[in-house]
Amino acid sequence: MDKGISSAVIKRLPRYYRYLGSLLDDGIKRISSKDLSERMNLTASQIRQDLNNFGSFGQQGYGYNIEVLHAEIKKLLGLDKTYNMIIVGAGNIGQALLNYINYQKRGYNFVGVFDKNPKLVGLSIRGLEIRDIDTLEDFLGKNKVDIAVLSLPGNNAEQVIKTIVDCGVKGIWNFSHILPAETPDDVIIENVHLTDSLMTLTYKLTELENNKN
Amino acid sequence: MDKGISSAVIKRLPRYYRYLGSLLDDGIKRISSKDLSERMNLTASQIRQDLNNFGSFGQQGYGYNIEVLHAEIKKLLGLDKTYNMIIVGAGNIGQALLNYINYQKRGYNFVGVFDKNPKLVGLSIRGLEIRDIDTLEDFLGKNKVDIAVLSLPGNNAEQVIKTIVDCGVKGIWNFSHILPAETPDDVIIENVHLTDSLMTLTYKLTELENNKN
DNA sequence: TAGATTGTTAATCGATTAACAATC
DNA sequence: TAGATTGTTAATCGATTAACAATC
Repeated sequence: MDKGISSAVIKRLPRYYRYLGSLLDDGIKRISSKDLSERMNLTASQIRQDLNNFGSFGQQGYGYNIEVLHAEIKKLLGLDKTYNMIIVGAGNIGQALLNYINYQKRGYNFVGVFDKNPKLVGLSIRGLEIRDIDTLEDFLGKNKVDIAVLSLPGNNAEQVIKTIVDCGVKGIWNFSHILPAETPDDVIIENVHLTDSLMTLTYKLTELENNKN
Repeated sequence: MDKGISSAVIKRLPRYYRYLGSLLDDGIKRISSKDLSERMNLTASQIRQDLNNFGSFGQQGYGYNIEVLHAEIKKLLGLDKTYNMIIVGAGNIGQALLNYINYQKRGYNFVGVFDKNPKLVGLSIRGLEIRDIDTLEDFLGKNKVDIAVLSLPGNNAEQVIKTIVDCGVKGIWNFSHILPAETPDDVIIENVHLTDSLMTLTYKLTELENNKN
Protein backbone atom coordinates (compact mmCIF):
# COMPACT_ATOMS: atom_id res chain seq x y z
CA MET A 1 0.00 0.00 0.00
CA ASP A 2 2.81 2.38 0.83
CA LYS A 3 4.83 0.97 -2.02
CA GLY A 4 6.63 3.35 -4.31
CA ILE A 5 7.41 6.25 -2.03
CA SER A 6 10.57 7.84 -3.35
CA SER A 7 13.63 7.39 -1.23
CA ALA A 8 14.19 11.14 -1.12
CA VAL A 9 10.91 11.43 0.76
CA ILE A 10 11.66 8.52 3.07
CA LYS A 11 14.97 10.01 4.07
CA ARG A 12 13.23 13.22 5.06
CA LEU A 13 10.73 11.50 7.35
CA PRO A 14 13.09 11.10 10.33
CA ARG A 15 13.97 14.75 9.98
CA TYR A 16 10.33 15.79 10.10
CA TYR A 17 9.95 13.55 13.10
CA ARG A 18 12.84 15.24 14.90
CA TYR A 19 11.66 18.75 14.19
CA LEU A 20 8.10 18.01 15.19
CA GLY A 21 9.33 16.34 18.36
CA SER A 22 11.31 19.41 19.20
CA LEU A 23 8.29 21.65 18.58
CA LEU A 24 6.22 19.41 20.81
CA ASP A 25 8.84 19.74 23.55
CA ASP A 26 8.51 23.47 23.23
CA GLY A 27 4.80 23.14 23.84
CA ILE A 28 3.78 24.35 20.39
CA LYS A 29 0.45 22.96 19.23
CA ARG A 30 0.15 23.70 15.55
CA ILE A 31 2.27 24.76 12.61
CA SER A 32 1.73 25.68 8.99
CA SER A 33 3.80 24.20 6.20
CA LYS A 34 5.21 27.68 5.65
CA ASP A 35 6.46 28.07 9.23
CA LEU A 36 7.85 24.57 9.28
CA SER A 37 9.56 25.12 5.96
CA GLU A 38 11.40 28.13 7.34
CA ARG A 39 12.61 26.22 10.37
CA MET A 40 13.69 23.21 8.34
CA ASN A 41 15.06 25.06 5.37
CA LEU A 42 12.72 23.44 2.87
CA THR A 43 9.88 24.82 0.78
CA ALA A 44 6.33 24.71 2.08
CA SER A 45 5.34 23.03 -1.15
CA GLN A 46 7.76 20.23 -0.59
CA ILE A 47 6.51 19.57 2.91
CA ARG A 48 2.92 19.37 1.70
CA GLN A 49 3.91 17.13 -1.19
CA ASP A 50 5.92 14.87 1.09
CA LEU A 51 3.15 14.46 3.63
CA ASN A 52 0.48 13.90 1.03
CA ASN A 53 2.28 10.78 -0.05
CA PHE A 54 0.95 9.25 3.13
CA GLY A 55 -2.35 10.99 3.79
CA SER A 56 -4.03 14.31 4.45
CA PHE A 57 -2.89 15.31 7.88
CA GLY A 58 -3.53 19.04 7.72
CA GLN A 59 -6.49 21.33 7.70
CA GLN A 60 -7.09 24.31 5.46
CA GLY A 61 -6.77 27.60 7.20
CA TYR A 62 -5.23 25.95 10.25
CA GLY A 63 -2.16 24.03 9.30
CA TYR A 64 -1.03 20.87 11.05
CA ASN A 65 -1.68 19.69 14.57
CA ILE A 66 1.85 18.88 15.68
CA GLU A 67 0.93 16.13 18.09
CA VAL A 68 -1.17 14.34 15.50
CA LEU A 69 1.39 14.73 12.73
CA HIS A 70 4.21 13.60 15.00
CA ALA A 71 2.25 10.49 15.92
CA GLU A 72 1.43 9.75 12.28
CA ILE A 73 5.06 9.95 11.24
CA LYS A 74 6.04 7.84 14.22
CA LYS A 75 3.69 5.19 12.94
CA LEU A 76 4.99 5.51 9.38
CA LEU A 77 8.52 5.00 10.65
CA GLY A 78 7.45 1.89 12.52
CA LEU A 79 8.36 3.47 15.82
CA ASP A 80 5.10 2.46 17.43
CA LYS A 81 6.41 -1.08 17.52
CA THR A 82 9.23 -2.66 19.49
CA TYR A 83 12.27 -4.36 18.03
CA ASN A 84 14.45 -7.08 19.45
CA MET A 85 18.02 -6.25 18.61
CA ILE A 86 21.42 -7.82 18.93
CA ILE A 87 24.84 -6.27 18.61
CA VAL A 88 27.52 -8.24 16.86
CA GLY A 89 30.89 -6.77 17.75
CA ALA A 90 31.25 -5.38 21.27
CA GLY A 91 34.03 -2.92 20.53
CA ASN A 92 33.73 0.81 21.00
CA ILE A 93 31.09 1.32 18.40
CA GLY A 94 28.99 -1.56 19.62
CA GLN A 95 29.19 -0.29 23.17
CA ALA A 96 28.49 3.27 22.12
CA LEU A 97 25.35 2.18 20.31
CA LEU A 98 24.20 0.07 23.21
CA ASN A 99 24.46 3.01 25.57
CA TYR A 100 23.30 5.61 23.17
CA ILE A 101 20.29 3.94 21.64
CA ASN A 102 19.12 2.61 24.97
CA TYR A 103 19.22 6.09 26.30
CA GLN A 104 16.78 7.15 23.61
CA LYS A 105 14.08 5.06 25.26
CA ARG A 106 12.36 4.11 22.07
CA GLY A 107 11.20 0.61 21.35
CA TYR A 108 14.66 -0.82 20.90
CA ASN A 109 15.15 -3.90 22.97
CA PHE A 110 18.68 -5.18 23.18
CA VAL A 111 18.54 -8.89 23.77
CA GLY A 112 22.11 -9.96 23.04
CA VAL A 113 25.69 -8.83 22.47
CA PHE A 114 28.27 -10.98 20.74
CA ASP A 115 31.99 -10.82 20.21
CA LYS A 116 34.74 -13.19 19.24
CA ASN A 117 37.37 -11.68 21.51
CA PRO A 118 37.78 -14.06 24.52
CA LYS A 119 38.79 -11.10 26.66
CA LEU A 120 35.37 -9.55 26.17
CA VAL A 121 33.22 -12.69 26.27
CA GLY A 122 31.65 -13.04 29.69
CA LEU A 123 31.86 -9.37 30.58
CA SER A 124 28.66 -7.42 30.98
CA ILE A 125 27.74 -4.07 29.52
CA ARG A 126 24.53 -2.43 30.55
CA GLY A 127 23.43 -5.66 32.16
CA LEU A 128 23.96 -7.71 29.03
CA GLU A 129 26.56 -10.43 29.07
CA ILE A 130 28.80 -10.51 26.02
CA ARG A 131 28.43 -13.91 24.39
CA ASP A 132 30.83 -15.83 22.23
CA ILE A 133 30.12 -15.22 18.59
CA ASP A 134 30.17 -18.97 18.01
CA THR A 135 26.91 -19.17 19.92
CA LEU A 136 25.20 -16.68 17.62
CA GLU A 137 23.50 -19.22 15.39
CA ASP A 138 22.24 -21.15 18.38
CA PHE A 139 20.94 -17.96 19.96
CA LEU A 140 19.12 -16.92 16.82
CA GLY A 141 17.47 -20.32 16.66
CA LYS A 142 16.00 -19.80 20.11
CA ASN A 143 15.22 -16.09 20.14
CA LYS A 144 13.30 -13.80 17.87
CA VAL A 145 15.57 -11.04 16.65
CA ASP A 146 14.33 -8.25 14.40
CA ILE A 147 17.46 -6.21 13.88
CA ALA A 148 21.13 -7.12 14.05
CA VAL A 149 23.68 -4.38 14.48
CA LEU A 150 26.98 -5.20 12.81
CA SER A 151 29.78 -3.35 14.53
CA LEU A 152 32.71 -5.60 13.85
CA PRO A 153 35.65 -5.50 11.46
CA GLY A 154 34.74 -6.03 7.82
CA ASN A 155 36.65 -9.23 7.27
CA ASN A 156 34.50 -11.05 9.80
CA ALA A 157 31.26 -9.50 8.69
CA GLU A 158 30.63 -11.60 5.62
CA GLN A 159 30.14 -14.90 7.47
CA VAL A 160 28.09 -13.18 10.18
CA ILE A 161 25.72 -11.69 7.61
CA LYS A 162 25.18 -15.12 6.14
CA THR A 163 24.38 -16.64 9.52
CA ILE A 164 22.05 -13.81 10.42
CA VAL A 165 20.18 -13.91 7.15
CA ASP A 166 19.90 -17.70 7.21
CA CYS A 167 18.39 -17.49 10.68
CA GLY A 168 15.66 -15.17 9.44
CA VAL A 169 16.71 -11.79 10.79
CA LYS A 170 15.15 -9.20 8.48
CA GLY A 171 16.95 -6.02 9.45
CA ILE A 172 20.68 -5.34 9.46
CA TRP A 173 22.19 -2.10 10.63
CA ASN A 174 25.65 -2.35 9.23
CA PHE A 175 28.57 -0.33 10.56
CA SER A 176 31.16 -2.66 9.13
CA HIS A 177 33.13 -1.87 6.01
CA ILE A 178 32.12 -4.85 4.04
CA LEU A 179 30.90 -4.18 0.52
CA PRO A 180 27.32 -5.38 0.31
CA ALA A 181 26.96 -8.99 -0.78
CA GLU A 182 23.87 -10.55 -2.25
CA THR A 183 21.04 -10.71 0.24
CA PRO A 184 17.41 -11.76 -0.22
CA ASP A 185 14.85 -9.11 -1.17
CA ASP A 186 13.09 -9.40 2.14
CA VAL A 187 16.16 -8.47 4.16
CA ILE A 188 16.78 -4.79 4.70
CA ILE A 189 20.36 -3.65 5.10
CA GLU A 190 21.03 -0.12 6.23
CA ASN A 191 24.68 0.71 5.74
CA VAL A 192 26.33 3.39 7.84
CA HIS A 193 29.57 4.69 6.44
CA LEU A 194 30.94 7.13 8.96
CA THR A 195 34.09 7.71 6.97
CA ASP A 196 31.99 8.73 3.96
CA SER A 197 30.51 11.44 6.09
CA LEU A 198 33.93 12.63 7.21
CA MET A 199 35.13 12.62 3.60
CA THR A 200 32.21 14.77 2.57
CA LEU A 201 33.32 17.21 5.24
CA THR A 202 36.91 17.27 4.02
CA TYR A 203 35.68 17.66 0.45
CA LYS A 204 33.78 20.77 1.39
CA LEU A 205 36.65 22.14 3.44
CA THR A 206 38.91 21.66 0.44
CA GLU A 207 36.41 23.36 -1.86
CA LEU A 208 36.26 26.28 0.54
CA GLU A 209 40.03 26.51 0.52
CA ASN A 210 40.14 26.38 -3.28
CA ASN A 211 37.56 29.11 -3.66
CA LYS A 212 39.55 31.45 -1.49
CA ASN A 213 42.40 31.47 -3.98
CA MET B 1 36.89 26.32 -9.75
CA ASP B 2 35.11 23.23 -8.45
CA LYS B 3 32.10 25.32 -7.54
CA GLY B 4 28.66 24.07 -8.37
CA ILE B 5 29.11 20.32 -8.24
CA SER B 6 25.76 18.84 -7.28
CA SER B 7 25.57 17.33 -3.84
CA ALA B 8 24.31 14.05 -5.31
CA VAL B 9 27.65 13.73 -7.08
CA ILE B 10 29.67 14.74 -4.03
CA LYS B 11 27.98 12.14 -1.90
CA ARG B 12 28.94 9.45 -4.38
CA LEU B 13 32.62 10.35 -4.36
CA PRO B 14 33.48 8.55 -1.12
CA ARG B 15 31.71 5.52 -2.46
CA TYR B 16 33.78 5.54 -5.65
CA TYR B 17 36.84 5.95 -3.47
CA ARG B 18 35.95 2.91 -1.40
CA TYR B 19 35.22 0.68 -4.37
CA LEU B 20 38.35 1.74 -6.20
CA GLY B 21 40.39 1.16 -3.05
CA SER B 22 38.99 -2.31 -2.77
CA LEU B 23 39.80 -3.03 -6.43
CA LEU B 24 43.33 -1.78 -5.86
CA ASP B 25 43.65 -4.13 -2.89
CA ASP B 26 42.64 -6.94 -5.17
CA GLY B 27 45.47 -6.01 -7.48
CA ILE B 28 43.22 -4.97 -10.36
CA LYS B 29 44.79 -2.37 -12.62
CA ARG B 30 42.03 -1.02 -14.81
CA ILE B 31 38.28 -0.96 -15.09
CA SER B 32 35.68 0.28 -17.54
CA SER B 33 32.73 2.37 -16.48
CA LYS B 34 30.55 -0.58 -17.44
CA ASP B 35 32.32 -3.05 -15.14
CA LEU B 36 32.41 -0.57 -12.30
CA SER B 37 28.75 0.22 -12.77
CA GLU B 38 27.85 -3.43 -12.34
CA ARG B 39 29.85 -3.73 -9.15
CA MET B 40 28.46 -0.52 -7.70
CA ASN B 41 24.94 -0.88 -8.91
CA LEU B 42 24.96 2.32 -10.91
CA THR B 43 24.81 3.00 -14.64
CA ALA B 44 27.98 3.37 -16.66
CA SER B 45 26.62 6.66 -17.94
CA GLN B 46 26.28 8.03 -14.47
CA ILE B 47 29.82 7.12 -13.55
CA ARG B 48 31.19 8.85 -16.63
CA GLN B 49 29.03 11.89 -16.02
CA ASP B 50 30.08 12.06 -12.39
CA LEU B 51 33.78 11.82 -13.11
CA ASN B 52 33.64 14.31 -15.95
CA ASN B 53 32.55 16.95 -13.49
CA PHE B 54 36.14 16.93 -12.32
CA GLY B 55 38.20 16.02 -15.36
CA SER B 56 38.85 13.42 -18.01
CA PHE B 57 40.43 10.56 -16.17
CA GLY B 58 39.73 7.76 -18.61
CA GLN B 59 40.94 6.65 -21.97
CA GLN B 60 38.86 5.51 -24.93
CA GLY B 61 39.11 1.84 -25.59
CA TYR B 62 40.85 1.23 -22.29
CA GLY B 63 38.75 2.50 -19.43
CA TYR B 64 40.18 3.90 -16.23
CA ASN B 65 43.49 3.24 -14.58
CA ILE B 66 42.35 2.41 -11.08
CA GLU B 67 45.43 3.67 -9.30
CA VAL B 68 45.27 7.02 -11.08
CA LEU B 69 41.55 7.44 -10.59
CA HIS B 70 41.78 6.47 -6.93
CA ALA B 71 44.50 9.05 -6.40
CA GLU B 72 42.49 11.72 -8.21
CA ILE B 73 39.42 11.15 -6.08
CA LYS B 74 41.58 11.09 -2.98
CA LYS B 75 42.79 14.55 -3.93
CA LEU B 76 39.25 15.75 -4.69
CA LEU B 77 38.15 14.59 -1.25
CA GLY B 78 41.00 16.48 0.35
CA LEU B 79 42.49 13.25 1.67
CA ASP B 80 45.96 14.13 0.46
CA LYS B 81 46.14 16.65 3.28
CA THR B 82 46.28 16.18 7.04
CA TYR B 83 43.76 17.52 9.53
CA ASN B 84 44.19 18.45 13.15
CA MET B 85 41.14 17.26 15.00
CA ILE B 86 39.70 17.49 18.47
CA ILE B 87 36.94 15.49 20.08
CA VAL B 88 34.50 17.29 22.30
CA GLY B 89 32.69 14.75 24.44
CA ALA B 90 34.72 11.73 25.55
CA GLY B 91 31.81 9.35 26.03
CA ASN B 92 31.36 6.12 24.12
CA ILE B 93 30.92 7.73 20.76
CA GLY B 94 33.88 10.02 21.19
CA GLN B 95 36.07 7.12 22.25
CA ALA B 96 34.78 4.92 19.46
CA LEU B 97 35.66 7.56 16.89
CA LEU B 98 39.09 8.12 18.38
CA ASN B 99 39.88 4.44 18.13
CA TYR B 100 38.14 3.83 14.89
CA ILE B 101 39.30 6.76 12.82
CA ASN B 102 42.84 6.48 14.11
CA TYR B 103 42.87 2.91 12.99
CA GLN B 104 42.11 4.03 9.46
CA LYS B 105 45.54 5.64 9.24
CA ARG B 106 44.47 8.47 7.05
CA GLY B 107 45.57 12.04 7.64
CA TYR B 108 43.48 12.53 10.76
CA ASN B 109 45.53 13.86 13.59
CA PHE B 110 43.83 13.89 16.95
CA VAL B 111 45.33 16.67 19.00
CA GLY B 112 42.88 16.98 21.87
CA VAL B 113 39.94 15.40 23.69
CA PHE B 114 37.63 17.36 25.94
CA ASP B 115 34.88 16.53 28.38
CA LYS B 116 33.11 18.24 31.21
CA ASN B 117 32.78 15.16 33.39
CA PRO B 118 35.38 15.46 36.21
CA LYS B 119 35.56 11.68 36.39
CA LEU B 120 36.90 11.56 32.84
CA VAL B 121 39.13 14.64 32.90
CA GLY B 122 42.72 13.60 33.42
CA LEU B 123 42.29 10.08 32.09
CA SER B 124 44.05 9.12 28.89
CA ILE B 125 42.65 7.36 25.86
CA ARG B 126 44.95 6.33 23.09
CA GLY B 127 47.68 8.43 24.62
CA LEU B 128 45.58 11.59 24.69
CA GLU B 129 44.73 13.11 28.04
CA ILE B 130 41.11 14.15 28.40
CA ARG B 131 41.01 17.86 29.15
CA ASP B 132 38.43 19.89 30.96
CA ILE B 133 36.01 21.45 28.52
CA ASP B 134 36.53 24.81 30.23
CA THR B 135 40.02 24.84 28.74
CA LEU B 136 38.70 24.42 25.20
CA GLU B 137 38.78 28.09 24.26
CA ASP B 138 42.28 28.48 25.61
CA PHE B 139 43.42 25.39 23.71
CA LEU B 140 41.94 26.62 20.46
CA GLY B 141 43.73 29.92 20.90
CA LYS B 142 47.06 28.12 21.07
CA ASN B 143 46.59 25.28 18.61
CA LYS B 144 45.50 25.07 15.02
CA VAL B 145 42.45 22.83 14.78
CA ASP B 146 40.82 22.02 11.45
CA ILE B 147 37.96 19.80 12.51
CA ALA B 148 36.06 19.49 15.77
CA VAL B 149 34.08 16.34 16.45
CA LEU B 150 31.03 17.01 18.58
CA SER B 151 30.09 13.87 20.47
CA LEU B 152 28.37 15.30 23.49
CA PRO B 153 24.73 15.67 24.56
CA GLY B 154 22.75 18.19 22.55
CA ASN B 155 21.99 20.58 25.35
CA ASN B 156 25.66 21.36 25.81
CA ALA B 157 26.46 21.51 22.15
CA GLU B 158 25.12 24.97 21.39
CA GLN B 159 27.65 26.84 23.51
CA VAL B 160 30.47 24.59 22.31
CA ILE B 161 29.65 25.29 18.68
CA LYS B 162 29.79 29.01 19.37
CA THR B 163 33.19 28.73 21.04
CA ILE B 164 34.55 26.57 18.26
CA VAL B 165 33.31 28.82 15.49
CA ASP B 166 34.53 31.95 17.23
CA CYS B 167 37.97 30.41 17.52
CA GLY B 168 38.13 29.86 13.78
CA VAL B 169 37.59 26.13 13.43
CA LYS B 170 36.18 25.60 9.95
CA GLY B 171 34.95 22.01 10.08
CA ILE B 172 32.47 20.48 12.52
CA TRP B 173 31.56 16.82 12.49
CA ASN B 174 28.44 16.84 14.58
CA PHE B 175 27.10 13.72 16.30
CA SER B 176 25.04 15.70 18.79
CA HIS B 177 21.32 16.13 18.47
CA ILE B 178 21.27 19.84 18.37
CA LEU B 179 19.23 21.40 15.60
CA PRO B 180 21.62 23.42 13.46
CA ALA B 181 21.96 27.04 14.55
CA GLU B 182 23.19 29.88 12.39
CA THR B 183 26.82 29.48 11.47
CA PRO B 184 29.00 31.51 9.11
CA ASP B 185 29.18 30.50 5.46
CA ASP B 186 32.80 29.52 5.76
CA VAL B 187 32.15 26.93 8.45
CA ILE B 188 31.20 23.46 7.27
CA ILE B 189 28.99 21.39 9.52
CA GLU B 190 28.49 17.75 8.70
CA ASN B 191 25.66 16.36 10.78
CA VAL B 192 25.49 12.65 11.55
CA HIS B 193 22.10 11.45 12.67
CA LEU B 194 22.49 7.81 13.55
CA THR B 195 18.92 7.52 14.72
CA ASP B 196 17.72 8.77 11.34
CA SER B 197 19.50 5.85 9.80
CA LEU B 198 17.90 3.41 12.22
CA MET B 199 14.49 4.94 11.54
CA THR B 200 14.96 4.47 7.82
CA LEU B 201 15.62 0.82 8.57
CA THR B 202 12.49 0.44 10.67
CA TYR B 203 10.49 2.28 8.00
CA LYS B 204 11.55 -0.26 5.41
CA LEU B 205 10.92 -3.18 7.76
CA THR B 206 7.44 -1.87 8.34
CA GLU B 207 6.83 -1.41 4.63
CA LEU B 208 7.95 -4.99 4.09
CA GLU B 209 5.55 -6.18 6.75
CA ASN B 210 2.68 -4.17 5.23
CA ASN B 211 3.29 -5.53 1.76
CA LYS B 212 3.07 -9.08 2.98
CA ASN B 213 -0.54 -8.58 3.98
C1' DT C 1 43.35 -1.97 -38.29
C1' DA C 2 39.19 -3.34 -35.57
C1' DG C 3 37.20 -3.33 -31.14
C1' DA C 4 36.44 -1.13 -27.03
C1' DT C 5 35.23 2.53 -24.39
C1' DT C 6 35.50 7.18 -23.38
C1' DG C 7 33.62 12.15 -23.17
C1' DT C 8 29.74 14.66 -24.24
C1' DT C 9 25.34 16.04 -26.28
C1' DA C 10 20.50 15.04 -26.40
C1' DA C 11 16.41 12.72 -24.46
C1' DT C 12 14.03 11.14 -20.57
C1' DC C 13 12.70 10.75 -16.17
C1' DG C 14 11.78 12.20 -11.50
C1' DA C 15 11.76 15.56 -7.96
C1' DT C 16 10.96 20.21 -6.56
C1' DT C 17 8.52 24.46 -6.94
C1' DA C 18 4.63 27.36 -8.20
C1' DA C 19 -0.08 28.24 -8.54
C1' DC C 20 -4.69 28.04 -7.20
C1' DA C 21 -9.30 26.21 -6.27
C1' DA C 22 -11.26 24.08 -2.22
C1' DT C 23 -12.42 24.68 2.39
C1' DC C 24 -11.66 25.13 7.32
C1' DT D 1 -17.76 36.11 6.74
C1' DA D 2 -12.80 36.93 5.54
C1' DG D 3 -8.30 35.16 5.99
C1' DA D 4 -5.37 31.46 6.11
C1' DT D 5 -3.66 27.45 4.52
C1' DT D 6 -4.31 23.04 2.79
C1' DG D 7 -4.31 19.34 -1.05
C1' DT D 8 -3.36 18.86 -5.65
C1' DT D 9 -2.53 19.91 -10.52
C1' DA D 10 0.63 22.06 -13.65
C1' DA D 11 5.21 24.04 -14.67
C1' DT D 12 9.98 24.01 -13.92
C1' DC D 13 14.16 22.42 -12.80
C1' DG D 14 17.79 19.13 -12.18
C1' DA D 15 19.58 14.57 -12.35
C1' DT D 16 19.88 10.25 -14.70
C1' DT D 17 19.99 7.60 -18.84
C1' DA D 18 20.68 6.90 -23.75
C1' DA D 19 23.12 7.57 -27.84
C1' DC D 20 27.03 8.26 -30.58
C1' DA D 21 31.04 10.51 -32.65
C1' DA D 22 35.81 10.71 -31.26
C1' DT D 23 39.78 8.18 -30.41
C1' DC D 24 42.86 5.12 -27.89
